[in-house]
Amino acid sequence: MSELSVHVTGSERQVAAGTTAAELFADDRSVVAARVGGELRDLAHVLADGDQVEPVALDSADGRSILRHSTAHVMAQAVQELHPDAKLGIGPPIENGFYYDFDVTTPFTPDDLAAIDKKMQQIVKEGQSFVRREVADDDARSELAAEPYKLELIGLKGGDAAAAAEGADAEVGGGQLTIYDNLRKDGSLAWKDLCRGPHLPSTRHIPAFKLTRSAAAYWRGSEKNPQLQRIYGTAWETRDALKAYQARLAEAEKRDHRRLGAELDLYSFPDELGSGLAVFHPKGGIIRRVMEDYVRQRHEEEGFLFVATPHITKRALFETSGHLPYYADGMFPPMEMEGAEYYLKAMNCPMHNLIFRSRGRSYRELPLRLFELGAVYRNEKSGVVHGLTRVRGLTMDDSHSYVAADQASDEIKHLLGFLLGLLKDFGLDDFYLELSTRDAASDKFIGSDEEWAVATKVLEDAAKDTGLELVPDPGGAAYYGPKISVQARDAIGRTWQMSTVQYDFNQPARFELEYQAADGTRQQPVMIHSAKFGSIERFLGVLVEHYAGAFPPWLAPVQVVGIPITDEHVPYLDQVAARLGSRGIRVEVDRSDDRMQKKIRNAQKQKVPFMLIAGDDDVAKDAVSFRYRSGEQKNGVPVDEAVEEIATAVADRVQV
RNA sequence: GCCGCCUUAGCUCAGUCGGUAGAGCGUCUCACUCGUAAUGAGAAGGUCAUCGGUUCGAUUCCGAUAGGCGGCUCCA
Repeated sequence: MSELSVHVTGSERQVAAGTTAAELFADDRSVVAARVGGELRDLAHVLADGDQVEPVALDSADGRSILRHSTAHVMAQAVQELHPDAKLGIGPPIENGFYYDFDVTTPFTPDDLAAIDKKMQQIVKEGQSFVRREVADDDARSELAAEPYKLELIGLKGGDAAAAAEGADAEVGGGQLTIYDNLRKDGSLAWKDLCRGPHLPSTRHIPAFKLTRSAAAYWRGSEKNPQLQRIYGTAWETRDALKAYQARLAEAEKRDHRRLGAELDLYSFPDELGSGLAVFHPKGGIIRRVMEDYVRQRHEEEGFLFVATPHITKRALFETSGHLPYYADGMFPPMEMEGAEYYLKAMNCPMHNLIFRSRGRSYRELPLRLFELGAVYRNEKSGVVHGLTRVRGLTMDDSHSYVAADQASDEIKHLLGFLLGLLKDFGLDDFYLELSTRDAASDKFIGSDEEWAVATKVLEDAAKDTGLELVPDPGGAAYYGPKISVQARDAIGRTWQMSTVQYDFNQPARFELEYQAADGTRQQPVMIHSAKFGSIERFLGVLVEHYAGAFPPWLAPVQVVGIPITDEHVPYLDQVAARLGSRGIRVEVDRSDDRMQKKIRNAQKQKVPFMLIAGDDDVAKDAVSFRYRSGEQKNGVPVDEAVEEIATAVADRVQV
């Protein structure tokens, strides 16, 4: 038998011809697939001379992805056994799990999911093997004649399958079609699916999975297409990993800013106001005010001029700006008055343009930076409104820098530095940038190819300058120009779009903005839109989740609670509170008739950063006893020192 | 906007196979004065989301509407 040589994770090995990856890694049970020449392959893959081979362990990113994909197949098999009429959509792995879409006459109920889950357990136990088989297109068509959606995918093959449907790539890939057969122990066919693979060797290699929910999803992601029923599930390399994932979900639920907003008495969403309209209670109002004070001060330091504009305007303004043709659907419908139509503003920029245009401008004034905390209203579709992160009434910390074209690059770099520093002050320090560009094929963007190219290049260079990861977002631009958005990761790894910087050459033209240049000519400025928080509401919501409600002292609505051991110590704590108050500290003394243990519990539940406890011992020494949120305590601290410690923590914006 | 699910006291939730309701927390009152996460007793509090239908009778069954939740689509 001839030998061939393969490179296994760098080192060379001689193996017999016909050796499979499975045989190569037979002594390591954690290996479920192989990467051969950079491509993921089944373990059954037969190696060729000179192959570079690496093992893929179940608990690696690739391994989990394969596990989830295989689990999706098991689910689809279970669904078709229980619901023979179900037609298959697509079933790719996703972050933390997988889904599979089905065309069924009636949506799945929770009972259906339980039954499917049970059937899946049987299939896993049965140990069906996944076997890859190459098929010609025509053969695939006849084999899958009963699966109209699969036939459609075959038709897309070679075209732009990946763009045609998220996940469709997993089914058909680029060239050779393959079908995976699920074979029972006796070799009989249990099920099959058009699939690119790779898969686990057998269903027995699925250690832990759980179906999580069902929901409708549009076929190939377009609302013009029929809705299929999607079942989501999760799968993990061990039962413990599954449990850890479920614990993470529970943790995320505890941090939900909608729940914490009620528990901490920060804000609410009264039905009377309408969907997506929040009211801020006194404690939420304090956080808002601190944020607003901060952002105003920072803009002042950065040379912004403060302006104010009304909430409504006649229709003509948004016709001039170009918003109406593109975004009328996203705006509240107009109100009629005195024969004119008035719109609630959905953005501030057109009004700032009017300020720029209110008199002649000189190049000496540039960059001219206008700033406003502007309330805007957007007609978000009913199904997308979500807590504070997607609302219909919001406040933007909106600024517009009017610059000469050759100043744009510096201004954008400056803005990026400014806003990253701002985010860091709020404790967000894990970011990446997204560069949203236009889709040249779409008619949703205005301006020439050349203008877009220039604007995109300026933004891209500035973004690269930050050294942060830059992710492309084709087609995500505003109609008037490309944008950079900052995506921040919160404490539990979720990402949120926060700040944006947009380059706009269109509105200056539409508003006929101009300034007189040094040579006496009239020139058109470029405007740079930027929002640092984005929306105060969303930013606040994200902060609540990031900190799980335990704000750093400078943001905490109540920074200190004084807790007397008995009622007699209240006057003493009142004095301590007065001293803190004179330093600008937000302090309350708990004079309720609860026992002190209960007061500690209450302050703890309200996530107050500092508890100052005082009894006879403390009074005697002109001291207080600290209790921190961690439960840590520090007794007999002289009042002067305590005041200093608290004031310093607030001033330094540290978390405690 | 689309699909599914949900809506009982301020909050979290029981419950009624159709005969108009209950707990814990919170609130209020009284007693207790206590050293690091829940003192005890008592009281108040609900047209069971809204509107309509079926029924002798609807919080319960049916329909519509509103709001919420989970996805999808969208997000200037």
